Amino acid sequence: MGRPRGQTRGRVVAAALEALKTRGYGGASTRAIAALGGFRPGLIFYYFDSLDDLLVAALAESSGERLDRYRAAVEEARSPAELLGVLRRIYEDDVASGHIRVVSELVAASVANEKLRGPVLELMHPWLELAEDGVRRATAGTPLEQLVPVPEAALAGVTFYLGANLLTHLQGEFGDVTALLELGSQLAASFDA
Amino acid sequence: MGRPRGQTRGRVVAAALEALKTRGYGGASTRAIAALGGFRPGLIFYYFDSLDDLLVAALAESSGERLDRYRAAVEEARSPAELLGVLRRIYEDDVASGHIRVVSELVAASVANEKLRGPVLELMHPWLELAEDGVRRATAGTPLEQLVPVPEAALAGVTFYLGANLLTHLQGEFGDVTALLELGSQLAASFDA
Amino acid sequence: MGRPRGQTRGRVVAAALEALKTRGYGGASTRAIAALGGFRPGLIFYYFDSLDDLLVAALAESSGERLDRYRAAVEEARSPAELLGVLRRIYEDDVASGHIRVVSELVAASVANEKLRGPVLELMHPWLELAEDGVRRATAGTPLEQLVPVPEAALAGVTFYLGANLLTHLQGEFGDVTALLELGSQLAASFDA
Amino acid sequence: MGRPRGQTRGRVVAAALEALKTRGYGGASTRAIAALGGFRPGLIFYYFDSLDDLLVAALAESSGERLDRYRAAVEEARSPAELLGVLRRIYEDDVASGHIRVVSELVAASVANEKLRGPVLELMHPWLELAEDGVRRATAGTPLEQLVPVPEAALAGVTFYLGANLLTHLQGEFGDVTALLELGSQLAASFDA
DNA sequence: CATGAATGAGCATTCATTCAT
DNA sequence: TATGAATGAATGCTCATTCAT
Repeated sequence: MGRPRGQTRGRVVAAALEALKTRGYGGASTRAIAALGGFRPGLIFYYFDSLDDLLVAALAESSGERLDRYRAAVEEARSPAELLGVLRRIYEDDVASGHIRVVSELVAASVANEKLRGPVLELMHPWLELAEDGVRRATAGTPLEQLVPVPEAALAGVTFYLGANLLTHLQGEFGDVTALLELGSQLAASFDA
Repeated sequence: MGRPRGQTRGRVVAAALEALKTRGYGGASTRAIAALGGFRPGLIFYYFDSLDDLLVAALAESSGERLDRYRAAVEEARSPAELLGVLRRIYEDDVASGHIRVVSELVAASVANEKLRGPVLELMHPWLELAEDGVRRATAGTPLEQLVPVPEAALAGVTFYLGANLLTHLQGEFGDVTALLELGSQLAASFDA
Repeated sequence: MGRPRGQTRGRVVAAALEALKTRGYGGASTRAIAALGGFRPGLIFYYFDSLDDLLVAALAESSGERLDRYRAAVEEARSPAELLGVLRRIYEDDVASGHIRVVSELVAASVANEKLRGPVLELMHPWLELAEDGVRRATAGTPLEQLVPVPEAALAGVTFYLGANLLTHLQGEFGDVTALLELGSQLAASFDA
Repeated sequence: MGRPRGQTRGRVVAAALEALKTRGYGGASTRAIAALGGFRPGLIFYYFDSLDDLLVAALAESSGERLDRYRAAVEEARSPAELLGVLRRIYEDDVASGHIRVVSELVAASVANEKLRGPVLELMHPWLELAEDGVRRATAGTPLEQLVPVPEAALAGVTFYLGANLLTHLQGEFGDVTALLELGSQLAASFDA
């Protein structure tokens, strides 16, 4: 309808992201997304071959934007304590923005949905690399450099982050993941000394 | 029809467990469960008010049985290294038996499905207690006793375990969670000394 | 709802047959069939795995019933002229009952729809056998017995019948297939003499 | 944009023909045609009022071109045997070029689709005339001239041809239509003598 | 002349659930 | 206790068509 080129595609992705955040993977149906975005379900298939394709595109966008933002922060971490501090801020950001749910939902969904598995896995790659970079910087020049193998430590961090994502939604009495990260940060600081 | 009381209910729960293990939450439909168990979908609603109720019951059974089995192992852990070793064996067991998928799937599903949230949360409680017990025993009489607060350490363990559950299904290049736990165990042992 | 066993399945097949007759393959949608039969579309999938399965079942029923009826007639044909007469009566019957459209539609549809191809082909088999039987009887003890190879003549008959089926629906100025068969019958009679 | 007049329309028709040949009537959707032709679906509606209009135009083109080509051949047939030989070559040509499918598909589709009926019927007219011409020439000056009424014989030929078109796609064990025509040709030759 | 965007109606299929028997 | 039948709502997706540009 004469709307600027490519802008509508963005509206579709945005609506999908919104649906993922507020209704989860199971609730991100074509009709729900369309209702949120103010267009008809058919439009989704004008831009994407399948609903899953759109959902992955939404995760990719969310992921890419955050990755850029967080990389700068990670590059400044000079000790394990600082790195854990960064991780805590990332986590808080993700909770506040709702992006954490997008990740949780799609990672969880890709367990059951084979078609999602590949793309979701691929989107996790840069995060693992960022984690490795963070570990490398944080341990550089410290005795930990010899003790802790970088890839494993990074994987441990990502694993923990994924678990935290899930717990965040269940919450209840399971206290605060933030508190956990804060504690870790303090512990690390005391080890430094 | 003269079948011993409660035996059929057990068959239904067993079929649901099997469906969760092999097809995930999304694939555990009434039809799928009924087909696996050799009965008609309607039977499910004779014993349970809803499909989710049955699924939670299946998780409960799986959870309870494993809890009993693992408690004995945890009670023998006398150091962080030993505790991590126990955690590794638990993890390996759960992967082999498929129970890990049941947990992953239902925890993930309960993110989106509010009705699942309460019951699933409740089923995690005893695990957290077990984790706390483990931490308490493993740090008793060591300098860690002062440094590490029990509830937080236990929560960290459970969080990590949940993340590991998810990663297990995505795997791909994301290495081996087992190797991660093994490494942790070795690190802890070197700290002991 | 307590309706006698198997009766409802029959209602579904009957509705599908009716839809095929009055709306053709393209119009025999689940909704159209359900509306004709007075049930909900979902019921179709209680009895059949797919819509095509139902449609093939409908053709099979229609085909089987007519086959039985026509076999007796064919067995009495003692000359080519009589055989063509039988063919004419079969054709008239099929046009009147609407079965001719069911055949045309599904044969035509199976050109484009691979899944239909196998089953439809299989349903044509007994017809070819019936045709061969007819040719054998009609030429037995006549000079034609040496001239006309049975399988080819039978195939020619079936081929012609399929073409006639199509033309019947287009009709228009293309005269009457019945007249054609009548003419053939007379020609054959004059050859006899 | 400076493209010669009418050339694009030709591209659209050609793409439709291609779609009919390779995907059949059911697969000749606007999207499929547009993809084959390298243009957007909307373009179809610049040149044609509806998809069916385009499809009929494609059949008309295919039909007209072949009609011209075949007329010369028919005019040389001087006996029933020769006429059947010509029919066999026509059939082989149509199978090889894929035109046979275009005819089959649209004739079959016009059974269900009323809007197609008229135009498709009209396109069959010249073929019937050609058939009548062939019969007239082939029987001229032979005893058959008295026995066989031209219009009926021509209609029989067209009817058989349509049936053969359908069978060609189902094939399977249903032998070779070509062999059938060959046999007819030989039989006719023996009658000549 | 041709496009990109958008629609609205339709499609087959799956689902949890109900209920008379 | 267990079944077979049936429902109603939802699902992802495809379609021909329209139209401003």
